[in-house]
Amino acid sequence: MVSGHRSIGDTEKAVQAKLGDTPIRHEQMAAVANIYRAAAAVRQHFENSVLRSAELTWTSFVVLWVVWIWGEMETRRVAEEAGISKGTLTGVARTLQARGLMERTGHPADGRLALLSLTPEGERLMARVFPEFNAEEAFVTEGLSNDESLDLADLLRRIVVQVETRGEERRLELLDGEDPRPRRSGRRAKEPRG
Amino acid sequence: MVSGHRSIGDTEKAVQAKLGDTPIRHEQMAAVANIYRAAAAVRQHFENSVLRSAELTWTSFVVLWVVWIWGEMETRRVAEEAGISKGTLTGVARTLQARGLMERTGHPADGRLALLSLTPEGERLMARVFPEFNAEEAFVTEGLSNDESLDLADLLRRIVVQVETRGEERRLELLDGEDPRPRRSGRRAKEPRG
DNA sequence: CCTACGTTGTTTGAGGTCAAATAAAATGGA
DNA sequence: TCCATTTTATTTGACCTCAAACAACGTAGG
Repeated sequence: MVSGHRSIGDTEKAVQAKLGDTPIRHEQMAAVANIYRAAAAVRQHFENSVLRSAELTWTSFVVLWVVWIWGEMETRRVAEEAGISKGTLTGVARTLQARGLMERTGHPADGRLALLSLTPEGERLMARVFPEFNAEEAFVTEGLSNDESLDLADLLRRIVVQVETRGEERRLELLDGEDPRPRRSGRRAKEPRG
Repeated sequence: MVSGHRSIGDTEKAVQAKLGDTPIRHEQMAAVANIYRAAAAVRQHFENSVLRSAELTWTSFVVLWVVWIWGEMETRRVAEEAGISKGTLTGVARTLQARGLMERTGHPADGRLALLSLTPEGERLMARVFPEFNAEEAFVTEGLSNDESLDLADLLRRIVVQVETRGEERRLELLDGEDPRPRRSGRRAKEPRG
């Protein structure tokens, strides 16, 4: 396929044509656009190489990885570390259990909590797959020096910190007192009888 | 919420504990991990601020954006520019049409092609939403200087180029002659009668 | 013509995605 | 002991996701 993307220059010109007078923050636009494009490209490469041979999706791999590294863990923390919602984790954990890679046990002291851990088969899989995964991490960043990879990680981390520390505040500010629109999708309230 | 993530240092230690002797490329691991984390954080912020008020998902916004900037376009090119598969585009375009934001016409000369364009309502929506979107791009990169944003865009672009130019070759190499496993999900062949 | 073959958009199926609603359990007062 | 509140995981519903199969159309060679 090798990229049919428009060049950044072309895009900039087209945006200016569309928005003539309105001022645009170009550097920031380029940064955000490329974060998403890179994440998608990388994810796709992994899903079609290492992960395909292990029959894992990116998300199921991440969940497995978190539990593999940290050991038995409460589900809320797994979701947090994996960067997915707890609702998503419920489903992902279910498919991993069905494949015999993960186990779910109730918390002995607190009945609300659930604990996840890997089965021996899950452990074996991760011991095999993780080195291959890391080799692909090296592949996709092949064009960067070690220092550049660290710079990249640092710049991205600063964005994550910004969103996580100031994001909520910002979102409230933008609403300016108004009620947030409900999400288009999602569960509806049980309509009151009467 | 403000991040319950483990520090990178903690993670590194846990990984070493798990893989003692196996050598790991740490810088590359950090870079890839942060690309994905940043992409997810940014996407979520956008979906819960600008996009929520316009009732758009990230993907539907990107599709709208592409057609807005470039004008009437063949669907294959829209999918390409938006970075989604043509199958996904079919669905997204359908919901955008249903909302009256987009139109679909057949190609006058080639019956296989379909063209997408914005309705006047779609145009109005984008003219309103895009400046707000760009303001959030500025917000999430607030911790970076203009030059750092450009550096970031450049580093990410080099990863995209690497994956797009060498990815396929690499995936074939990894298979080493073997047939790729079919994806776990996806359409099954109609089973032959007999 | 016709018949491969190539190219395009759509369908399919398994699965991931979120926020909000909900259920189940714990906690802390009165 | 209740009962309201808080905290947790699950369910729900609309949507996105991909690759592979497929159908519809175009094209080039006989």
